[in-house]
Amino acid sequence: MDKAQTSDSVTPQARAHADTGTLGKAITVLDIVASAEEPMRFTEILDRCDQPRGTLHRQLSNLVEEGLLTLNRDHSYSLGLRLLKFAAKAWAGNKFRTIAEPHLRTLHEQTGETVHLSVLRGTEMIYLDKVESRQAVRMYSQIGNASPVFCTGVGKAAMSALNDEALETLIGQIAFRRFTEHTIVTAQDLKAEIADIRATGNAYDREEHEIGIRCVAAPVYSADRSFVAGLSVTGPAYRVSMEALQSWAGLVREAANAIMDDMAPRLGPRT
Amino acid sequence: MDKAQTSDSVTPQARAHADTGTLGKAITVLDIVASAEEPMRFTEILDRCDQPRGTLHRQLSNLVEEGLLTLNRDHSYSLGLRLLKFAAKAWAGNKFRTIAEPHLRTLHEQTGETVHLSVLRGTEMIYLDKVESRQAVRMYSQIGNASPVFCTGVGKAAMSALNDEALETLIGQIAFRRFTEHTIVTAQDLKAEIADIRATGNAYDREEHEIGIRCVAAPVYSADRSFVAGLSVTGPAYRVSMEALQSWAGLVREAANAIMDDMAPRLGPRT
DNA sequence: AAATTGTGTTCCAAATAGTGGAATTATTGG
DNA sequence: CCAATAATTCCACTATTTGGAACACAATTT
Repeated sequence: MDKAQTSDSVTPQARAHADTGTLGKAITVLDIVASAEEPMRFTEILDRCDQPRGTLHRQLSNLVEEGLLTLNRDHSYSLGLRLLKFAAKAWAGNKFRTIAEPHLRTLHEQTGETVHLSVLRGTEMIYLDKVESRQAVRMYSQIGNASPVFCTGVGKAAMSALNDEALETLIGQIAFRRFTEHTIVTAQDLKAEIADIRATGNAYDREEHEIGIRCVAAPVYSADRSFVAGLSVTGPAYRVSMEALQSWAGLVREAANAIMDDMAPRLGPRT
Repeated sequence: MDKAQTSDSVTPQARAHADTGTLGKAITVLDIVASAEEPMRFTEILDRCDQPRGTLHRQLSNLVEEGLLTLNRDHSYSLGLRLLKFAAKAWAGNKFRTIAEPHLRTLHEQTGETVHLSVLRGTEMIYLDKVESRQAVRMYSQIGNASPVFCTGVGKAAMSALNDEALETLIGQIAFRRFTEHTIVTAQDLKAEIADIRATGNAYDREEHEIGIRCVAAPVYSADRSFVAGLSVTGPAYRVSMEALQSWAGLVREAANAIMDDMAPRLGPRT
């Protein structure tokens, strides 16, 4: 069941991590709890991390004490509310998001469809912001959510901004998985696709992640590619044809470029 | 803008914390960075935590490595995006919020005004959820934000659910601060107010936190008070009179009770 | 251009905090 | 109620963190 959300594309080789010592171990534990859909009990966690009982118990206690985890009355552990507070600050204080926001609005006004901003982290794209006319339901439930790089418009756009070496490494880490009949599931196809995106400056999601959902995207990145993100316009297939998306491609690129220009003093000039 | 959020009531006294060892120190550093509005530079952080240069440097490096902090190109540190991912999971997986959600909707339909759900953490109330008709702007910018216990409806409602000892302790930790001319700024007045709330089951915010904003609230809590929250209906003073709020008081209490009943199997029966 | 100051980064012996096996105490369920 | 399982505590051992001081690097100033 935990598989479904894949999120992690779970550390292929358990924590290739550089040495982050005690903190790293604690965060690994946090991650284990985060990766489950339901609250986990002590032994479940114990099974998934190779640490002795005593050690794990102390780590959990510390995490609970710090508010990063919550110990429920049935002895199960869930993520703690302190994380919400940290995240709210991280989001509100994020300069990239702040700078990008007005451009998202403009793009939304121009197209009338939902605009997304996501940033690359590992093999995932993290939703940073979203503008849509009708927020039918719980929009904020999206912020912070992760989706795979290889089958989203923002993800493919982001990859197109990487240099060959970084791209190669990233693709090597991807755990491909078929979401729909259109999902790209081989490294080879993905590379071909990215070559196209580099040539045109736009990535498309042709119902690759979810049937009925399409998007056009463009990359947003810093000069040294230490920061790579994607901007997209998304819509339901019944309302948004591929032609419509193509007609917006230029607008998306322009918005992405405008964001990069605004960011220049902070991230260094584009290209 | 994000004005009102003010969050802080910044750590009144540096860490009374029980011993959480290395993790605790790392989180303290995170907290320092989180408490600043702008990204902080190394020496700024150094000034605010009593740790030697070398130690702090390693801690920061570890936090960056783990994605909990971001090191900007100008050597300033901001909160990392990994926090967003954790928080999204924490929010989505939060059983209390999930259970409460339908009741918030009901309450919103009954009153037509904004409904808030916040949970007590230390001397702050953390926004967990919100339902409003017109989400004029950036509603999710609120989720996770913290506001003071002593001058919000949800905060006072939550306090009314604490036993005398816990209440006394909490009040002792509050750093009172005047937000408006109506803000309660003494422990004595606050205690009197809470006695009223206990008697009636409802707390009111009479423009105590922000001029022009009023609310009615009721407490939501577990039997052992290990979990204490507040539910409120909030509206602008020009549209919502105190009489209107009073007429909703019963509805708010009912909704709060309904949430507690739904939670019973998980948190233990109410009272 | 050389010197100065203010930052950020690295090193390593000493001290401290984390480790992990085994014993103890709760919880669950038959 | 007792057996079985899960959670928690304990403590001698050791790996990790510590923190002072030395090293780099920029941006100023002389």
